[in-house]
Amino acid sequence: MMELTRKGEYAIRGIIYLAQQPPGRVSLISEIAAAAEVPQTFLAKIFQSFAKLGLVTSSRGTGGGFVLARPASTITLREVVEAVEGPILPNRCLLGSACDRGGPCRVHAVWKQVQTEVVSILDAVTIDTLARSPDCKS
Amino acid sequence: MMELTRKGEYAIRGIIYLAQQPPGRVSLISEIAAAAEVPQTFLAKIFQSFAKLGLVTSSRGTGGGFVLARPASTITLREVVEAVEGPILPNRCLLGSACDRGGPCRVHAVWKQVQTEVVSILDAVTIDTLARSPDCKS
DNA sequence: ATAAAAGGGATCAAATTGGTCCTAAAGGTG
DNA sequence: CACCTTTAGGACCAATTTGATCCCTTTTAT
Repeated sequence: MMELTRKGEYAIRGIIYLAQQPPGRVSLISEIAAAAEVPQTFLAKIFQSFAKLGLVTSSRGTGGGFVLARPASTITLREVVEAVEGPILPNRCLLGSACDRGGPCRVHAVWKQVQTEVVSILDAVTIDTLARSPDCKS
Repeated sequence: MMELTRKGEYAIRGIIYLAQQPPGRVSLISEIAAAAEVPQTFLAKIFQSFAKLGLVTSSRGTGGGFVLARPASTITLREVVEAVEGPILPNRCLLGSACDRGGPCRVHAVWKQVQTEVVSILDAVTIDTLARSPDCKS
């Protein structure tokens, strides 16, 4: 339950790669895809979402590619995940103000708490932190 | 992201209904389904899972049906959700001890933290609590 | 025996996931 | 301008998961 999809996984790998490049360095989607070992066309879609949300800046044509739009230390894991997976939402009932049945509404507060906790954990992690952390060996 | 499925929602509604019955009272799946407003055949599958895991006791034939196998105060929301949705697992990489790539591994600790937090929240809520809480009006 | 119930397998449609492909648009370069 | 490079965006598609339904079997009380 609550599993991150490939899309989310790819998104994280891709943006971490960008964050590891020298500041201002433009990366091609083909380069990022190869480095992150992600299907290129799929990653292209993911980076389109990033660009729309202003996480990265894209430029076309020769010399074009992607750069982080903001310092990696100001981009949180939550932003990246939500960019491609949508909002952290443990239950649909968190959308409307009221639940339409008596039943699930009892659990409303619990889901709200889960949502708040997860958001807070993911917001506390920046892409910069992830990019600088060492590879896992164990 | 991280959404509970219908199955999980139905599971919660169904077992809350059981918990609201007088202790020892046997409920038919048809009765539970009607009360919880859940498709009966679907709910039957859900309660099969409950029975296998020992959350409820089932008996067949005339007078048969379902009863909670343990006091509602000892059944946690986590157990119910995991019974039908599988373990709380924000990322596949939490299964193996090591991640097979360098990339996602950096995030490993974060997902572990999410898992721990969510499990702890859901474990703190019992079906008894949910069954006794008032309907939501707002 | 028979009726009443859950158990369990097979099946199925719809939605979501995980992609691919193609054309268009934008930006450099000779 | 013509041409190449690179992202943008839409259409499309296969595999998987979700959300069920159906049917037959097994168990149990009467």
